[in-house]
Amino acid sequence: MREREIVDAALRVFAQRGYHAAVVDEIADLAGISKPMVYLYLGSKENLFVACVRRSSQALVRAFREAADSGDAPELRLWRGLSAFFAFVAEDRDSWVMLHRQAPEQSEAITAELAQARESVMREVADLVRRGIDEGGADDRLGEVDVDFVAQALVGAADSLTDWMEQHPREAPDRVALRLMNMIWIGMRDVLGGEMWSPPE
Amino acid sequence: MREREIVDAALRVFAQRGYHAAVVDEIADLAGISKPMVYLYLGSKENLFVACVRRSSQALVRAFREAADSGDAPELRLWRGLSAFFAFVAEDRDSWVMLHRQAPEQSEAITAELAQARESVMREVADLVRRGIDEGGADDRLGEVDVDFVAQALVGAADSLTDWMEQHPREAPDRVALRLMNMIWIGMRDVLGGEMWSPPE
DNA sequence: AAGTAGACTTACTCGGAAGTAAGATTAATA
DNA sequence: TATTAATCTTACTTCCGAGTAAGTCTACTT
Repeated sequence: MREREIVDAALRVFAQRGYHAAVVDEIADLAGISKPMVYLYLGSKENLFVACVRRSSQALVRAFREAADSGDAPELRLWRGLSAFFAFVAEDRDSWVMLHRQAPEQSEAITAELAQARESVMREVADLVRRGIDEGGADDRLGEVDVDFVAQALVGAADSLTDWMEQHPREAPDRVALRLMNMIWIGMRDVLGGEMWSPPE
Repeated sequence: MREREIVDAALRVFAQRGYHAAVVDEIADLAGISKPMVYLYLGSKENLFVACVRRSSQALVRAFREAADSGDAPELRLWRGLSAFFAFVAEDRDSWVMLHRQAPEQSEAITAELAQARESVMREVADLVRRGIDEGGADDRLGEVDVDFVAQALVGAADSLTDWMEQHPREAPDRVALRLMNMIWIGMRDVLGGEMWSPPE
């Protein structure tokens, strides 16, 4: 299907050059057609970009969700989800760049699409964190605010670790996820257990 | 000083609109002068942008470093550094947007400047993490690779938590830093102590 | 008063890229 | 072989914004 081919090409060019530096002619060339065809199928550059973001975002969320979707313990599901995330980034770097390394400066539509992509991932993670806490049998010490905090930190850490992964290509995605789990989950569990760090007076 | 005023104005406009959408005329207007003056003082739009990034970056690194610079225990220094970081972001949001929310798609010079800014912060953090580990008296279980990993995750988490902070304006910067310390530091300490999470076989 | 230097502005040029009008090519029918 | 419809391209137009040439204003010197 033509539209798919165009989006494929656009994804590569956008990821490499960024929205502004990307030139529609180049996308058309890469797709093996001429510029007006791009406009015929996708309408505008902005719309083309949104189509790319949407596809990449759905692919990522789907990968995470499928990996994390089982009847097992939340922490195991979270680990699987994170592994899938790192695997996705390693394999389809263009999609990741698309979602991560784009200035949210752009138009309304683009900003909204990117925000929604992040929101989707965040919801998945927050959900698992919440279940993990509930299951831990803790006395509800942590509320929704704390769940959001942990989820936000976790997602941010994962984002950033994609850079680390690039510098350590020998490390398999699920090993990276394991490292992260050890950093976050144990700390969270112990905090739930009442352990705390605080600055000395 | 004229140059300073121009950079002030540019920072606001760049932060609000992003590099491409920012128009030099608007910057000039905001600075209360005309466009050619901007070019007289700063040479080019790109150079102007770099000047903004550099200033913001230096301010941030300085804030972190000064806060973290004491003879105390590494974890305390880290906490202070993180507190300063969150305070900086809360107070000078434009600078933060400048450093964080810009597409690295731009020109060589801009990309380099942004990378260097991040690199500076990362070095500071990694340094404290390393000291913290050494001091923990652990049997060198963790090498340089792990230090980098922790630093990368920590910086990423902090980056991302700036969003969380925006949604919870009542939470003071040092409280946010404390939350983060509890998530990360305790986990790290326990992992050093041999505790580990691993997926069941 | 006349000259001159520095600070500043108006009013352009010029290039680059999004978007499009009009025509060409191909393939399928009759 | 002529017709027509779908697909695609060439060759524009148009606009926007970075960068600049040339001139103006102010203040100070002589």
